[in-house]
Amino acid sequence: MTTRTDALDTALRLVRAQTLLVRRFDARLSGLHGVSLADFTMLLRLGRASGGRMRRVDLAEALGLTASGVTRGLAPLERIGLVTREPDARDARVAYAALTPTGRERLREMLATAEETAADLFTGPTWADEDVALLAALLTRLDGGAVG
Amino acid sequence: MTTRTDALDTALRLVRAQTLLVRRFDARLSGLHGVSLADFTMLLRLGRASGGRMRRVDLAEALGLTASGVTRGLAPLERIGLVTREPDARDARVAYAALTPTGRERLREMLATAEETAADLFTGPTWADEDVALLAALLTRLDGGAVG
DNA sequence: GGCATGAACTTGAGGAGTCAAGGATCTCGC
DNA sequence: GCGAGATCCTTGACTCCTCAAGTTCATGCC
Repeated sequence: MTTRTDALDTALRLVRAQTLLVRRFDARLSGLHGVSLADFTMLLRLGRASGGRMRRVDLAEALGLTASGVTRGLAPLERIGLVTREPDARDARVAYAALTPTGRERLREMLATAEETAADLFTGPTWADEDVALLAALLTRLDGGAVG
Repeated sequence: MTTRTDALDTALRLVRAQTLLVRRFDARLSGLHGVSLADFTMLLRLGRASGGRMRRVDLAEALGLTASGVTRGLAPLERIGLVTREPDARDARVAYAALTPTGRERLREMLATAEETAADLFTGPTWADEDVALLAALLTRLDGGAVG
């Protein structure tokens, strides 16, 4: 017998879990690589995109951010040389964000840290492999079917 | 065959789901009651606490925030008269945050909106009641066993 | 009683992301 | 081929929350 109250509690639990999770990732990533989880996620999306580049609008959609959030988040990554700005030959409005060679390399190192952190999160007697997959599946229903 | 990559993807999905979820709650709550989800969550915790009051430190823990985050978040709620500050008779360091009668009343209205929003979130052909309960259970393992 | 340690809270500075507005540029219908 | 409307992106002003430092109070040890 699930009620509206349970739905609300589930939503609030999700918010709390995210807060804690972000803190853990931030601590590790900033300690070892000087980037935040948000930074890393941006780089990861670019790394997974074909050609290592994406339009800012698509990046925003993939990250669940605003276009303006992407502009602001990308700026420091451009400053430190992990990302560059590339124009589109056919449409002068769009500015691609592209990984630099350095960016790609640094991303590889960050990825190892991030995967380790994620693995730690789901470690323990209560977590089975299927549970992680199940959680992912449930969350996918909420986040509008973002690509992996 | 779950891998480190799946764990990371699950974590990132959680972050994205939260972003989207918070936006929905904020839109409804601020439209109808002029508060954010963060505001509402604070009030809700107070409302559920015995006596309608809590030490700021405990509130921080319950919300997954910093003590300083609680100070900052409570300030506007005090200004608009939903919460008051109460001293502790035995320990002059602690300042309770307590719901005012107005706060309690407004909370009741907000709760209806929030529950409705949460119910909408988990509505659709893909969501069964058990799924919501399952998600809640999985999240609880992540958020350090926060109380309901 | 006096002091070291630590807990509860606040505050200044700053990071991250939002919204609303504005500047280019593209596209489509005519 | 031109004007209307949409799309892509940036910017200013603001909110929310963090960290680090500081204040005030409590407690235990000698």
